[in-house]
Amino acid sequence: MATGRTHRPATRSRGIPEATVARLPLYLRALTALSERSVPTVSSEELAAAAGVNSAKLRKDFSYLGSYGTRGVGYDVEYLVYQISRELGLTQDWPVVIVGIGNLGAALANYGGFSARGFRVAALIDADPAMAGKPVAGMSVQHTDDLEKIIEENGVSIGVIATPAGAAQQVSERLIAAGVTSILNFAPTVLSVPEGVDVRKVDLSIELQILAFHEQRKAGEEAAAAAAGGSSVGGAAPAAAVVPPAGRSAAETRKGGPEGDVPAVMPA
Amino acid sequence: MATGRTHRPATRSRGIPEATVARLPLYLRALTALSERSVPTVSSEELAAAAGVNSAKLRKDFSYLGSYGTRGVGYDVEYLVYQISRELGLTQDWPVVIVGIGNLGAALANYGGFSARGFRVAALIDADPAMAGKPVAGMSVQHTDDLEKIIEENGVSIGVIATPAGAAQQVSERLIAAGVTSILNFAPTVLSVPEGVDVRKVDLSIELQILAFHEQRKAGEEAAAAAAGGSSVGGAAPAAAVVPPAGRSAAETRKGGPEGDVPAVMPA
DNA sequence: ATGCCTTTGTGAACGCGTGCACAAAGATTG
DNA sequence: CAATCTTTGTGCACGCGTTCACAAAGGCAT
Repeated sequence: MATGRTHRPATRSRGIPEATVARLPLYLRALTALSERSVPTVSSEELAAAAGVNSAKLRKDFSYLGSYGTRGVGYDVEYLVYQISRELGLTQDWPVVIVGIGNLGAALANYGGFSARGFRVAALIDADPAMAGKPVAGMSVQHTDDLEKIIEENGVSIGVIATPAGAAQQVSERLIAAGVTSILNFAPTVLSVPEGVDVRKVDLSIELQILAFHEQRKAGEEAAAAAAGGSSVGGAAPAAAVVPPAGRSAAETRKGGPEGDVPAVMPA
Repeated sequence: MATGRTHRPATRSRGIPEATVARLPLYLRALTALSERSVPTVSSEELAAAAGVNSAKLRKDFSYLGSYGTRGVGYDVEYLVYQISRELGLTQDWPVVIVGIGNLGAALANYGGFSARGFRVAALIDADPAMAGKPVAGMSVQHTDDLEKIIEENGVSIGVIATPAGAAQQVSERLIAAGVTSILNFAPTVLSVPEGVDVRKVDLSIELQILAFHEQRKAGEEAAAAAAGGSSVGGAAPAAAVVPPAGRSAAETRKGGPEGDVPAVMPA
């Protein structure tokens, strides 16, 4: 999953826990699939299975929205789709801008799921003058100079940043100054934003590193279990050889490399 | 952030909490930046600011790895870079395969941050015969038929799925059967995998929906505050008009659309 | 060598999220 | 109309994660 929100840590919005909000899109997707198959009702058990969560958790989540179920029957699919859509604010149109039209930015621009969810790509913006005017995903890329104008004229409140890390903070500041209050950040940097602005971060590199950690642990446990049948279950004796603690300079290895300077994908 | 892990819910690995593991890459990035600037030591306060977290949290996180700091001074940057890299398993080479070379898959293949972190793209795989042999990011795309062979020959244990949702489950099963034990899933589906396999999910659509929720709440509060100076602070009276509860069919609106059938980006 | 000052490492309290288990509610059947 | 059966909604307990606050530890200046 894309990771972590910044700001508004414990501020339960209208009493709906953040963890629940994060699951609503999951339920919505499962419900939409059911709706397409014209299934009239679902039990919490079925829906929970489809969404990959615990049924008790699902019921508790729905209880925050109100009591939309019928005991002995389940939930009305259509009604629930509407209620969750409304709760998530998907019944209205959300114009978004994508800043940084590199590999990733272009890929995002082509994302079909945008319009299906009430999100409309209002503009594609890039700092490279050579990109300006170029067609991407059926739109013409615009230059960063016009960023403020674009935001204001389209009433954009959600911005997507897919620029290199070095540009992200500045871009976010311009977006926010122009009126944007929610940012989806693909650049591998920590954005510092004023209170009241929501930032969500998506970072491929971090996800892979987390997987690598678990992978290493699994390999270590396996090796330990295979070697000694004993009781030493800890993370001792990893399978692969590790570089000695002092015989290596991180600066040497990484200096000047692509280190953290690009988002999850190389921009142009 | 990319969202949520599946499986191994409470299984603290070697005593390191999952939440801590998720932050280690963040620290590592900040430390690497310091290393490049040849900064010898950092205090928890400084590093925490750079990583965007609480300093107490950072110290506690590091305490799980052992005591690598010096009281009164701080942490040795180089040493800490090494320790975290080792803990995350980045001192070894991790071959990965990317399955589904559409817009997103291609963008991922071009991601420079892979190699910088010890991840090596071993192969690009697509089900479309027309894609086979085509060069993407300097590699030749291979056909799904050879998936098992590729996995085994390269000793791949981490797979990235960037296929349409419909293909994701089947792809994951083939990957797992061939030996993959960690999956990064960009397809908007819940993967069901056997125990011992780690799955992390990245879903652009979900991130945007979460932002929309907060955006709507902010707009509602603002409107409520502006209208009545009273005490009705709840989510009453959202700014935009909402469609009436019964006068709308979700199936009608979404039927046959790009609904959840593609990952965060349209594959070819 | 001694005292001061900085910063770590952690004990303890608190709050959120999760999951169990069950009573209440409603449908359904005879 | 009554009995039964299904499924919701939730009270409760538990565990993880976060944060505060402070004692211990080490460097540094005198």
